[in-house]
Amino acid sequence: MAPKDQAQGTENSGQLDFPRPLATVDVVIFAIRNEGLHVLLVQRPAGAGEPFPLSWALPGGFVDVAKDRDLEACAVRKLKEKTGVTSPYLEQLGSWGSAGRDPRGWSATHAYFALMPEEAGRTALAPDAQWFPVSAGRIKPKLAFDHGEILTAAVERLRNKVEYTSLPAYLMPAEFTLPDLQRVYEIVLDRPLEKSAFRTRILSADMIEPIAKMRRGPNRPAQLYRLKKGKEPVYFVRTFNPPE
Amino acid sequence: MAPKDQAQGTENSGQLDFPRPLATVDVVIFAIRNEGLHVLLVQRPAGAGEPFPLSWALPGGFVDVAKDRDLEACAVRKLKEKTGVTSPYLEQLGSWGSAGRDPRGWSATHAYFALMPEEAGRTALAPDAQWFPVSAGRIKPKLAFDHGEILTAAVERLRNKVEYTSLPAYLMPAEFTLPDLQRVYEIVLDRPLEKSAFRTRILSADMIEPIAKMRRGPNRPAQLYRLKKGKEPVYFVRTFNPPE
DNA sequence: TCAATAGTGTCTCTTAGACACTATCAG
DNA sequence: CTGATAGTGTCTAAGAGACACTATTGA
Repeated sequence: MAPKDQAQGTENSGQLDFPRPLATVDVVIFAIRNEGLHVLLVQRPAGAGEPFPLSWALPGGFVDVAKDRDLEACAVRKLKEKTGVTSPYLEQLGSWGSAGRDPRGWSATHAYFALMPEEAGRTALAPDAQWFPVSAGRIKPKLAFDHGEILTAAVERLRNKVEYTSLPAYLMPAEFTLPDLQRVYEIVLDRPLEKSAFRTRILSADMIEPIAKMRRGPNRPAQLYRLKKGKEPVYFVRTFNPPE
Repeated sequence: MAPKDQAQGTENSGQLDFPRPLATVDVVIFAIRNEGLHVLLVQRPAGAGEPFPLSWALPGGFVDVAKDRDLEACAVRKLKEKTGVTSPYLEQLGSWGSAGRDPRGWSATHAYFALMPEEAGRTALAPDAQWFPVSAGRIKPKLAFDHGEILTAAVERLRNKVEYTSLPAYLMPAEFTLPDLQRVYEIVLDRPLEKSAFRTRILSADMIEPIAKMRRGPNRPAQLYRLKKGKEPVYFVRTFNPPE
């Protein structure tokens, strides 16, 4: 039986006994690990009837209408289950739904993407979870379902937004220097940025504040900063000018 | 019964007999009509068991797992049913899902937003559909479900993107002048733009081309343009500088 | 002629890019 | 001292804002 259109019904379209798609939530979790962008994946179980057994996939799962108040709560729950942390940054990425993406039937997933510092992803990682480096917007193993496509979209979104926002701040540890932050921008954008322009932009954005400590090393010490409390991301009115 | 997590299952998580949320698609359809931003709404039916009877709502309805190949196809179908046209521009806006947004149960909607020229929205409008002016990002009647919130998000997204993209081109008729286009930018942004900078930006974006015709009136004729074939939206590297 | 709108040119200001320069540490 | 990295200053180029100026029509 096909669903009635919500607004057509002269008949009783309050009837709800038609097939419903499966509803899932998946989270693309990013962190910087040894100078590279990484994403957290989980290995699919091997049980009978399981689609894509032992393939790597984005952390996620079915919406639980009893446990989850709303979609974001569901995403937070998945994140917490896999990493033990609630990410400092979580944004909706989009939804993917079609007849064929899951062999178990018509399904739609609500995808989120999360940013966290490396330190956060180390403590309580689930046993089936593992960090994978992202190179050229892709991952080495072929992912389950359409998760490769979702990951590509997430990387693209992240790259785009890094051009004109302060998102990389959420990938930083609690205390960091300006050169640290610039390195993270450069890792995500995969191109060098000009130091002077970078510093001017970041410092005039009023997003970080210096703390009374320096990072000392074999050379000139660097001022340490932390994120300001009001932690909404900052939007710049220009992008970093693209090369060529 | 609660759904098993996709990736936890040592037991058989291939079991699918747990409650599923309702899945719908809603479309926010924008057009410019007499110098103002308008959105297309449909009136909800009055039948027994219908939520929000006779309230105005975004056009949309349940995903039909038999008819709809994927979410976008479902959105295109809704759009066609209500306007008779397939919009020149359709973009996913996001998804809203929670236990309480629909009195019939846990539901999630996949929201899209569409842009079309005024002319398109005149021919085959559904009898229950009507254009409403958007003022200050809101609509006069209180909308059904959480559609007011979705509409607000759509207007905000549109305003943001108009600052740095060529999206308003999709609100224009087939032939238009540069002052026409500027007026549409100004309507959406709700502030005047500077003529000279506007023309420079649009003309250097290589998105429109002059045709061999002028718009004649009681004053100096204006060059008519049309959208170039390759109709992807253009992204500028700067926003129009915000006031103050 | 004038009113009205289309379209151009000229100046200033902001900010990115390039790049040289100074500053401060360990050894 | 040297090497290394942090941080600043100076010049140029691009594009926006402001605004004056010219251009082309109908009446």
